[in-house]
Amino acid sequence: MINSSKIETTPACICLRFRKAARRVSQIYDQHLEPYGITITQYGLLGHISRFEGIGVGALAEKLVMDPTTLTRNLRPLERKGFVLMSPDEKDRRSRNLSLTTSGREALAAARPGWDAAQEKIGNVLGSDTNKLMIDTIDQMIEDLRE
Amino acid sequence: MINSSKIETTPACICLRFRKAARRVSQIYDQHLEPYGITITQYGLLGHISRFEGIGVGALAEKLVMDPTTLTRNLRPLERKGFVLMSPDEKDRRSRNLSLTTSGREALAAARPGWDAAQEKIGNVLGSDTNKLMIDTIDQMIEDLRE
DNA sequence: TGAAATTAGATGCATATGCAGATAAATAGT
DNA sequence: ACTATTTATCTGCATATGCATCTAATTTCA
Repeated sequence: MINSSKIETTPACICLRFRKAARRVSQIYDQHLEPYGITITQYGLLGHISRFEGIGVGALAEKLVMDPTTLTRNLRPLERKGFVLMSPDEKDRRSRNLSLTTSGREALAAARPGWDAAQEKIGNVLGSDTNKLMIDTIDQMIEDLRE
Repeated sequence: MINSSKIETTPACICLRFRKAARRVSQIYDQHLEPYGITITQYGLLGHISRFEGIGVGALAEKLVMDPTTLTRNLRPLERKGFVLMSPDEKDRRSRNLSLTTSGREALAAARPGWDAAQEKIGNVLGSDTNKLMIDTIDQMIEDLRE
């Protein structure tokens, strides 16, 4: 008879896999970005704010699949560095419009070679087909988990 | 001519994908585990210590693809709850052997239905083939990135 | 054997993550 | 118009993450 209490669970845990992958890959991006003085979290925020100039905190948090309170705090270091502005919306003074300063745009552009190098390193390991498959699968999964 | 400065980077970033996936999937596991009073991080630690009774902090950190200092801190809540023991190794008194207490084993077993439910939810979204492919691909990637 | 180098783990610091609850502003209902 | 509800963001708390650095114990090797 099979003793189900002995079936090991953690080896099959998809959650721990994603967390491990996020840790390892983040370490590599952070190492490549370190000379430019920003983290991959910060690079991602600058990139998103650049793409969606004037977006509010809540809307950006949703795009990032991140709690709004986490985003609020993650924006602080970028504000202190003078890379990001949070200006109250004229029509809705609860909301804050995010935008890049000139030095924010410069920092994003300057760090690009570091991001490119990290991206290439992971791309080489996964192979371009698998890389694309992973991106598409994750996007689809997140879409399907939307509530 | 193509203006390469306009090519958007963040949409293609595999790192941000893994981080998003880890956030979203962790939220779901944490929600399912919340009634049992532990997080997916803690469930994973209990599961690993159960599998590798007596393992040291450094060796476990390597298995988890986690900085040893992070693991040290992540073990604190489990020590305080009385789920995990860190006993100095007899042969090397720098090293600490990790083991589960009886209540640690009970907590792990009790939380199993929450983990099962979360696992099933993600499995249903991905489909079993894709789920397996993701696990294998991530494991291979982490193996290839070992230095 | 005894000093130098290495190793295991812990601490200080900064950022990352999210829940519960607070505050302020806009909207809905009467 | 006035109250109640909803919405956008922020704060307090606890955990998660990793780098630089520290301490203590082991190992190397001259």
